[in-house]
Amino acid sequence: MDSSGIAYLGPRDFPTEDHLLDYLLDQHFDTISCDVETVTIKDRRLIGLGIGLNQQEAVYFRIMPEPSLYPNMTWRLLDQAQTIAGHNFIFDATVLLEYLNEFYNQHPIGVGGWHPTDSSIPGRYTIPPLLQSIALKLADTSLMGQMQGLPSLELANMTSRYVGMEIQRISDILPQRHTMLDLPWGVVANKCLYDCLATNRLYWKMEGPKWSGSQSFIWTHQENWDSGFDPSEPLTHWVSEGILDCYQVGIKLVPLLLKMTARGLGLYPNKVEHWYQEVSKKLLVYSDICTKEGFNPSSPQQVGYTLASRGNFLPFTKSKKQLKTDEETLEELSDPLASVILEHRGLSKLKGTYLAPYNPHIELTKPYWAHHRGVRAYTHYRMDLSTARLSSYDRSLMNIPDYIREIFAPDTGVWAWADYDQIEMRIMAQVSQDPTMMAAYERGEDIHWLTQQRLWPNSDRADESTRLRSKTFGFAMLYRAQAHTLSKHTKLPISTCSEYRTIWLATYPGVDEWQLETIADGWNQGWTETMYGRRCRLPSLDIAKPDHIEKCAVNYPIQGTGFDILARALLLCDSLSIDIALPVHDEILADGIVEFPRQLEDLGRLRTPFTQHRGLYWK
DNA sequence: CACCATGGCGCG
DNA sequence: AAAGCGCGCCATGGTG
Repeated sequence: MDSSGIAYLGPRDFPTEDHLLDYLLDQHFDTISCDVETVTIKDRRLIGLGIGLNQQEAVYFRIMPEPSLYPNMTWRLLDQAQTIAGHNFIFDATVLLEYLNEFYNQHPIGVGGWHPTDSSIPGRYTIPPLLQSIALKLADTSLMGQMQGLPSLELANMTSRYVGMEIQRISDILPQRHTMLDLPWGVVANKCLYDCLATNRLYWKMEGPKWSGSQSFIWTHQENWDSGFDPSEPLTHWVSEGILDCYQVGIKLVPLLLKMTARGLGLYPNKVEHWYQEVSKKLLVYSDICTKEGFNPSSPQQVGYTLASRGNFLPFTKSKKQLKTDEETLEELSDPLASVILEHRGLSKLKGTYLAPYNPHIELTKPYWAHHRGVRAYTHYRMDLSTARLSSYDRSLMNIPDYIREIFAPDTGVWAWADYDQIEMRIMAQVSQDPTMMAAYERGEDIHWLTQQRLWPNSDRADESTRLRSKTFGFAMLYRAQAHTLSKHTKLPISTCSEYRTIWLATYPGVDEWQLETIADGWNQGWTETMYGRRCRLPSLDIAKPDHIEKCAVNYPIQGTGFDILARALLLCDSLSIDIALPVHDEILADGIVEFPRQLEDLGRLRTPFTQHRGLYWK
């Protein structure tokens, strides 16, 4: 059925296309799976969409180069289903969001009366009703795997292990330096069809329907001796109530993440322009100096060579391929050229990373710079693989320097934001049940002052540098830093740090004990748990060193719990119609004169106080 | 030209 | 020899 752009995989024979369409129209497909194909992973233009009707049958609808003759059938199938299973559907949903936005922009009267610019408050966007309804009946096999801490989340690996089915990977069908558009559409369709079947089968294998309930359960799989059999993985998987709860939170997050992607952040165009001009002007001074010296300050290689030939001592980098020229090293040098280079670095980072993408007068160098430049800043969200924390990509908005945040403009005229106060230390107190730390937080005492008194008994509370060192100690010890690292951060001798490290661990013996136990758990299980009972997979020995794995073992429960709390906070805010513009790990930025609810402090087992701010500018 | 590794640095 | 975790993104420099 080449010309019509529709493909079927399954046991049935349809003499003509009309028979297939009749079949699709007549039958009810209750639990379907869905997968999109894009040009490449990076170029997320939609080229086709597959639907797994059940565990044996799937259909594919082409979008590019020519759309199929039956686009409405695609939406109909999605609409009539009760459950839609995806595999890492945040990605697919993002693709669909962009596709639908584009589609509606070209068709002034959108399907269902919806249009992206159709909103009473400027900048207050909603996601297309189609995506909204998909989100309400979404299941996600990748998220299931992540919450359980399964060893691999890749669709091909999971299907091979758990349902004994081998499917193609993109690299199997796509030669290097090619895109899906270079392949005959039938090849793409075929891959998509099998992916859909795989997702559907995985959903059932993992007891899909039980994931929307609250009763714990087990699912099992058989050894796949032909491939994918991992003797270290148990054949029985217990899904606890905690895992279920976290999974459901993850699913509910999907439409919210889409909404944030669709809304973006407003910009003050004149501020962007002004900053850009100022920074460019200053930059010129420094690059002139470097040009006269005959090197490019943006090249670490040239910087290293130039500084070394001027008689400076520079250590090698970790790989020993170049000389080390990072900030820490250059600060130690007395050569004035070193400060010139540092100034240049700071300014060019600012210009290239944080200003150029938002300045409409600058030539596009990255495709994702294109969206409404100078008017709004857009980004996309995903969950990180180890701890599930959110990350923002395609112009990340989660790493904007403090001092430049004034370029972002609230649509309502005022930003409101809430910061959790020392959330990771509080989580540490809770998971470790360390009596000293818990008592300090319960009484509302200052934990850094407590540390300071133990490490520097005669110090003054008002002494900022000692206080900063106490903070640094607490922060670094969250991850069981070695004396060497502590020394680097506090600029104290290693021997002193080693001594203080011992005192710190003795002050908080519960933390010491918990960290040792957690490391042991990590080795035994291959994962460690957040406060909510969610598992975080640890890196395996073939890709990470033992030491690193142990650091991860104590780090993930804390970072992961931080995400668990933030995710619930976001959902609570959203349910109260707070217009969330951007989450940043322990902070929520909202648009409008918002009063953040105090319930946000009681989402974990220990109170997590927050402070809130408002203003014309963020920060 | 597309793609990758490297060094460096922004955020939490 | 290596000595705190997670992430994204920039420019350079090298490859096929």
